[in-house]
Order: sequence, then structure tokens, then C-alpha cells
Amino acid sequence: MARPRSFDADTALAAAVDDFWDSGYGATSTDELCRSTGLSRSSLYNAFGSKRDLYLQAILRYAAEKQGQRADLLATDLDGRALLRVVLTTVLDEQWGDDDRRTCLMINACVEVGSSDEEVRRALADNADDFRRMIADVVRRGQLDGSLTDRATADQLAAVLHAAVDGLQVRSRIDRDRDPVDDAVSTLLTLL
Amino acid sequence: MARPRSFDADTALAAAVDDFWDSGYGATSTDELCRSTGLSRSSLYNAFGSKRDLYLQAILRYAAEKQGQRADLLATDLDGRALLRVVLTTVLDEQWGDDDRRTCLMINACVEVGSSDEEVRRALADNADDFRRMIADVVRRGQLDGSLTDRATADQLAAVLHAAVDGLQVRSRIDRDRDPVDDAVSTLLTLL
DNA sequence: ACCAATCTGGATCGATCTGTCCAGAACCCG
DNA sequence: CGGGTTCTGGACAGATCGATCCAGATTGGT
Repeated sequence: MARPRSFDADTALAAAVDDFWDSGYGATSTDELCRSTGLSRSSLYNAFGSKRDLYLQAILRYAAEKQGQRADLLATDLDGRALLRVVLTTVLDEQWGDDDRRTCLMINACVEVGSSDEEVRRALADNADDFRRMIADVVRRGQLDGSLTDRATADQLAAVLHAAVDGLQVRSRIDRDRDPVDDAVSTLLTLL
Repeated sequence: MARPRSFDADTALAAAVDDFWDSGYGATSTDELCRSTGLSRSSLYNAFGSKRDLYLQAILRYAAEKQGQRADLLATDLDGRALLRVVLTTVLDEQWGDDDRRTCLMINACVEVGSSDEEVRRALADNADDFRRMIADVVRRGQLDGSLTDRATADQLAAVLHAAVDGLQVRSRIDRDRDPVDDAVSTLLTLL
């Protein structure tokens, strides 16, 4: 047909994810996106449409990757309580392992764009639902094996756990010491 | 001495708070700040220094106002559990009453600037500490009057509650229906 | 080998950004 | 009432923004 692309679109998208994750949507310039992806402006716009379209695709890619990681975690044979602790600490490990202690890109997007872009909002809501479903699966496992409370349904507990881990990520942005965050996870688990 | 100011600095600062709250630091232009405050560029820069300085002052003003509101809540004579529910729902009422369902300016600032500005970071951390202290006071009241669990210390429970309410605010940015958020508050209270 | 189609580099556009600067207006004090 | 000081409006500077456009390079199909 014609001249083929000299770059891999998904590799470029991965670089864009990192940019948006670092700086958010507004503060990431198209120049920076060209630099990090290695594409010229023409190629960038030709491949992804606009900065906003690229942002949406970056969010979808990030969400898909997260969903895969969650499936991996569920494949272990830990009891419910132990697995729940792994789930919570894994999220925080990722954040504290990063120099800038970035919050999950989804949280950043919730705060920055919120409901102002319906497609983005839907992507964020879908991802949040997936994450809560995964947490609910873990809680259900714990309720069945007796390691977690059944004073509330798995879905109800998952909503609380999801909120708590998101809030702890926000806190981790400004805390210097991780101990209080880990303590909060332990306290939360003692309540379950 | 000389010509006096033709505007009230705190009124202007209040307008700036609203701008930054609406759009964050980066997406709020100095033109918009001039428009909402009614000041010319000269007056704005003369009074507040720079956009970044104005942002810091806006955050400090917002934090001071929040701290006053918290003191008011503590002055009621509800039992600990009832007061805790009021505290949590008050935060969410404020958000859901807003058309854009803005998250607390402090959360926005945590996500957007994080630790990249040490003065801002300190202001955010101080405010978070204040809020947690207030929650701990409420929990302590509930532990003394027997309406709340003492399976963990008040400080430990406050850390969990603070994280949860922050996470629920993030969720509220993209949820269309408030019920799941209220349900999460109820579930959280059943665990205490 | 040549045509048609796509991709790419880079210049460029118009808008917008933060911050500065200066001339003149407004005021207090003596 | 006048002098010295501060405030104010608006023009301006210099940089950067997202997006477009076009000429030329590169390819597959015939």
C-alpha cells in the first residue's frame, strides 16, 4: 500500500502514559510527548489524533495493564486476609518505589479532569469498578476461608477498602515517612 | 503616607482560592485571577508577589478556614459515633453540593504539586495533621462514651478514616450516583 | 521501474502564558 | 495646597502552547 510506520505505536503510547503520569494532562506539552516518544509532531498527530485523544488512549492502556496485574495477583493461593494485605501493600509499594511517589494515574485523572470529559470519566469509572470487583473477590475468599469478617458484604467492604487505599496514596504524596501509611493498612486489617 | 489600596486583599484572596479550587494551579491563568479578583495585573503582582506565592497564600487561607469549621463541629454535644458520621457526611455534602463536585483543594494540591514545592507540601501536611487530630478527638469521644470501638487507638482509627474520606472524595469526582458513597460511609461505621 | 499512497521533518500560525514596566492617577501628611 | 509615595491600568516582552501544513522521503503493488 504505502510507506509503513517507522515506530511502534504501543511503545510510543507507553511513553505517553509515563509523561501524563508524571505531569498530568495539562502540564504535559506536545513537545515533551514528541521528545519522549521520539516521534515528530506530524507522526504524533497522525497516529493519535490530538493531545486529548492521546490522553484517553494512554488512560485506556494504563487501565488495561493494571487489570492484567490484578488477575495475576488473584492467581495466588494465599488466604483472603493475606492476599488482601498483599493487594494493599502492592499498590503502596509501587508508589513509594517511585522517586516522585506518583499517585495512580487514575486518581490523578479523577482529580484533574473528573467528569469534564465523558469518555475519560467512563474509562476511569470502569477501571474503578474493575478494581473494586477484584478487591471484592479477595474479600469473598477471606469470608469463605474465615480469615475476614462477614459483618458486611464483600462488595461493601471492597468499597471501603478501595477508598482507603486511594486516600493513602494521596497522603503518600506529601508524607516523608511511610510508617504511618503502613500502620493505617494494619489498622484497617484489624477491623476486618 | 500614600495612596491606599482600592481593594480588600482577603476578598481577592478568597476569589483566588475559588479559581485554584476550580482549575488547579497550572490551569488557572493570571488573566483569570485578574478577572475573578477584579484586580489589574499590577495590583495582583504587587499584592501577592507571583502566581506561585498567591497559590501558597490561597492554600493557607483555605486551610485556616477549614480548621475553623472543624472547631465548630467539635463544639456540638453529639456522641462520638453520631458526630463521626456528621464529620464524614459533611465533607461529602460539601462536595456533592457543588456542581463540579470539586474535591477538597488540599487533595487537588497533593495530587498536582505533591512534594515539588516544600512550602506547599508543609502546608498540606499540616492541614492533614489537623484534620486527623480532629477526627481522633471525635473517635476518642466515641471510645469514652462507648459508641465506638477501641480495637485500635483513636489516632490509628483516625488515619484510616482520613484516608477513607479522601478516597471517597476522589471517587465522587467520577460517580454519578451518591448512594454508593453513602453506603461506604455506613459500612465504615459498622466496622467501628 | 514507476505510480499511488502514506509517513516524516520542520517551519509556521495564532493564541495564550507569566511577568515586567512605565506613565499617570490617587492619596496622606505636613 | 503641594510634595512624596504608593497604587493602578494597560501595553509590552519573551516564551510556550496545541495544531496545521507542505514538501520530500519511503514504501508496496503492478
